[in-house]
Amino acid sequence: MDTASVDTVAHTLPHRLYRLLHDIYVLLDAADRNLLREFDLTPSQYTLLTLLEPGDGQRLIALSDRLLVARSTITRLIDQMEAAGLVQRINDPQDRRAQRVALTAAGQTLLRQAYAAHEQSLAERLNTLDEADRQALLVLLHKLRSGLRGHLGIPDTDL
Amino acid sequence: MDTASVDTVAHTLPHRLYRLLHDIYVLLDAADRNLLREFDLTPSQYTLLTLLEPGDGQRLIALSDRLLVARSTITRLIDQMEAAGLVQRINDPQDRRAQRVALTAAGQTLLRQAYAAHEQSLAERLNTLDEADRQALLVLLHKLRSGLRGHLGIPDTDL
DNA sequence: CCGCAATTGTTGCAACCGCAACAATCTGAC
DNA sequence: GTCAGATTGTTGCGGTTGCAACAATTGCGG
Repeated sequence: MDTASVDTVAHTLPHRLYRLLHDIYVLLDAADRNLLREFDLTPSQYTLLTLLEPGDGQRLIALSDRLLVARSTITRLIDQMEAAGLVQRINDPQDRRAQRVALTAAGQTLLRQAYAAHEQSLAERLNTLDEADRQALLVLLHKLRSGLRGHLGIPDTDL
Repeated sequence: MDTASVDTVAHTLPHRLYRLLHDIYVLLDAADRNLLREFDLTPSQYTLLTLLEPGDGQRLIALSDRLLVARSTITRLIDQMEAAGLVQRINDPQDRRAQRVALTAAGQTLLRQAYAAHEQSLAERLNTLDEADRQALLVLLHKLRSGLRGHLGIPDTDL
């Protein structure tokens, strides 16, 4: 059954890995978008939320560095979520240019709910992999991310 | 060194896999965007190109199904690339609603060049993984993609 | 045949995002 | 202390994409 069709273009191993990673991202994202709609969150907003905490907050620039998106994108995402009451901006006492973003109580609540739903959905979607597979995949992906970050000169935080 | 900081939120294995896949996609995409700019291609256009061939072409809807993007997105991508002379639309003789998209000679040439450059860059970026790692990753990702497609009721083509 | 639902592709619209320009503030060299 | 350059965040702009509405065509049930 593996010999069903012969590609006219024989793809190399790196390209096949690339395409798989691409496809998987798209598949995950499509399902997430659906799931998160129930919580009035886009995947971007959700990803951002999972990086925030109630305490004294994080700088916008730290978030844009972490997610590799433009600073303006973070500004607008925070604008939306602040308007929705999920996060709050706090002026940084040490640096009057900077602002710190923290979860509000409502933000914590919503994140907890969305996270739980996402977690359950994710566990289901990953159920084609058994525990050993998941562990092995975790190790390999971790190695890959570190390498990719190295190539771009990005510090390899574990978060 | 692994005990550097303790997360206030302990993430589960599925979520850590999810975040890794997300990060890796973003890292790959950022570098690709840079690389492909040299060929006047966006990552979307490049991905679409790699699915096309010179022959009698593919239906637009097959492409949108394959990439999980809206039909309108394919329409516009093809518009651009047709204007650039990389692809051509061919009326389907069997179905007057449908159109088929095929690579032009110029499209083939550009794709070959971009593919070679992408391939080399990719091989470099993946060099933190040795051959055994890459093979193992290929198998795991393949399994994962099949599973994800199954969950969404999408036929699991190997392309 | 007829007609109605489904399919294929396009267009308008709104949301999203990266890039460049900008204002406010900080840092460091002198 | 002061000034030039770097840093932080915001805004305007253009390009991209998903969604809904639409026209043209097909195909199926009667």
